[in-house]
Amino acid sequence: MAAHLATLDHAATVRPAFAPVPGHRSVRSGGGTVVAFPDLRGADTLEAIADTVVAERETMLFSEGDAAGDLYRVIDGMVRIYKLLPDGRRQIVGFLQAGDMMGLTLGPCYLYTAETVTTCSLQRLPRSRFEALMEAQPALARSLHARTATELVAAQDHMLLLGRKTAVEKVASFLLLLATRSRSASSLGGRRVRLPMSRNDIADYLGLTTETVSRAFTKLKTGGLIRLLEGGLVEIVDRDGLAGTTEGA
Amino acid sequence: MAAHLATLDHAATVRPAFAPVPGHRSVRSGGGTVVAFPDLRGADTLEAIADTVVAERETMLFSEGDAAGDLYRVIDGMVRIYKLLPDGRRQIVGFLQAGDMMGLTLGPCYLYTAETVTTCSLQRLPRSRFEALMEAQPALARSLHARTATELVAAQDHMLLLGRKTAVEKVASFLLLLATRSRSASSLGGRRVRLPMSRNDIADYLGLTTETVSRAFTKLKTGGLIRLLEGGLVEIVDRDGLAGTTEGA
DNA sequence: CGGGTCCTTGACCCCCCTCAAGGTCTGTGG
DNA sequence: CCACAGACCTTGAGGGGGGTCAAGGACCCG
Repeated sequence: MAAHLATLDHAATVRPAFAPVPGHRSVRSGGGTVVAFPDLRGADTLEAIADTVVAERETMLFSEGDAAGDLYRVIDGMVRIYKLLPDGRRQIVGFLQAGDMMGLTLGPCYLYTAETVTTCSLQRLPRSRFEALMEAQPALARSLHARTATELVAAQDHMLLLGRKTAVEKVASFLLLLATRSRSASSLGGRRVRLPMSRNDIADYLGLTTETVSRAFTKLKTGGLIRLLEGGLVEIVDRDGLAGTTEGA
Repeated sequence: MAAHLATLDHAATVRPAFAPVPGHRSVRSGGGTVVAFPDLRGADTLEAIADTVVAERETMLFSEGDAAGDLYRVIDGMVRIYKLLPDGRRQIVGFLQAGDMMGLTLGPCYLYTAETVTTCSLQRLPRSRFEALMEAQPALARSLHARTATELVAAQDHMLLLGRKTAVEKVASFLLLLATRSRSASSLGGRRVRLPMSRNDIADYLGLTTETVSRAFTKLKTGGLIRLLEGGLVEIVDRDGLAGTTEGA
C-alpha cells in the first residue's frame, strides 16, 4: 500500500522564502534589463507594474495552500512547481523557464508549490493589479488565455507519459522535450541539453524514483543514444533513435 | 520495454462517426430543449449558433490529428477524450459531462480523440463562428478562459494521481471525483455514483489495467468502503474511509 | 581532511502487468 | 423461448518492471 514513498528530503534543503536573501532582492523599478518576450504581446505594460526580483537557487517562492497574493513570471533560470500528498510523495507538474508564468489561480490559494531550481530573476506583480490589467487590455487577456491553453495541452501530453510510458520512454521523452524547449540557450541546435535539476527532481516529474532515472540514463548511454557530459549537460547523439524509444515499437 | 501493451480492442467496437445515425441526428435549429448552463454566462448567444445533435453510445466524434473544424459542448451523457501511443497504448485524459467543452485548439488539428461513452446530446458549432463570437463577446471569452484554467487545475491533480498514487488510491480518488462532480444526477447527496464507462476505460484513465481496477474495486468492497450495485452503480458506504485511502496514511 | 549531497550500481522484493479461465449479462438468430 | 456468440467483469497463477534498501564513488564545502 505504501509504495514508492518519497524521501521527503526536498523540504530539508530548500530555503523558506526568497525574502531573506537581502543582497539579491534588487528591485529594478524602471526598465532595467531588457529581455525578449516573444509570445506575450503587450508585455511592456505588464512590465510596468512588475517588480523584478532575484531569487537564489533552491528557494521557495510560494507554497500550495498559501493565499495567492502575487503572480510571477520567469525572466531567467528554472523553477519547479509541484504538488504533494500528505505522506510526502511529490509530483512535479512542471519545470518553468523564461517566459513562463506561475501563481495564477481562480481561487484564493496557490494550488502548487513553486521553488527555484537555479538562481532566477523573476517578475513579481500583485494579483489585484494583474487582474485589473487583464480587464483593461483584451489583447493581454487573449495571450494569457492562449498561454493557459498551451499549458493544458502540455499537461495532457504529460498525462500520457505518466500513465502509459515505461521508464526509459519517460526519460527519452523528457530529454527531447527539454531539447525542443530550450533551443535558445544551447550552443548547437538542440544537440546538447542542460539539466539544471537533480535526478530526484526528474524522478518526481516523471513518476519514477531517483535510481530508476539513473538506470534509464545509463541504458540510453549504453545504447549510444546520448552521452553524459559534465555540468549536467547531455549530448543527444542519435535524436531519431531517442525519438523511437519515446513511443515504443 | 513493451510493457502494459493496450489491448487495442477499443477501436474495434466504436462506430466510425456519429453521422451514420440517421434517426437520431435531430438538429433543432431554434431554441429547442432548454437546458441549464450554470457556469457559462452568455450561453444563450452561444446556443444561437450551435446545432444540437445526438450521438449514440460508443461513437467517435473526432479523432486526434483530424482538421479541427467543429467544437462540441456536452449537453447530456458522457464523452471520453484520449491520446494514443503508436503501439496502441491509450491514456484517457478526461471524461466529459454536461457543460464540458471539447475540440478547442490553437492549432489546425484536434489534439485528442473524442468518443461517446453513453448516448449523448451535444452542441456542435463551427470553429470559425465560435472564434468570431469570442472576439465579439469579452464575457464569453472570459468564461472560456476560466473553464480552461479549471481544466488545467484538474489536469495537474490527475498528474499527481498518475505519477504518485497506488492502484487502490487511484480508484478511490476516481470514485470521489465522480461523486463530487455529478452531484446533480444522483439521488442522494453523492452517496451513489454511476459508472457508465467500462473497467477498461477506467483503467486507461488511471494508468492501470482492467484486472487491477477490478481488484481495487474488490478490495474497497471487501474493506467495507463501497458496495457494487447493479447497473454500474457504486454506493459509497464510508466516504471518510475512502478519502483516507485516497492519499495514503 | 571530514561531512554532506548527489549519482550510480547491485541485490532483492513487491506491486502491478500478463496470461488464462470461468461467470454473468446482453443481443441475436433459429 | 432457447441456443449461442460476444463483450465485460472477476479471480487466480505467474512473471517482470520498477521500487526499496544498501553501498561505493565523485564532488563540494567548511
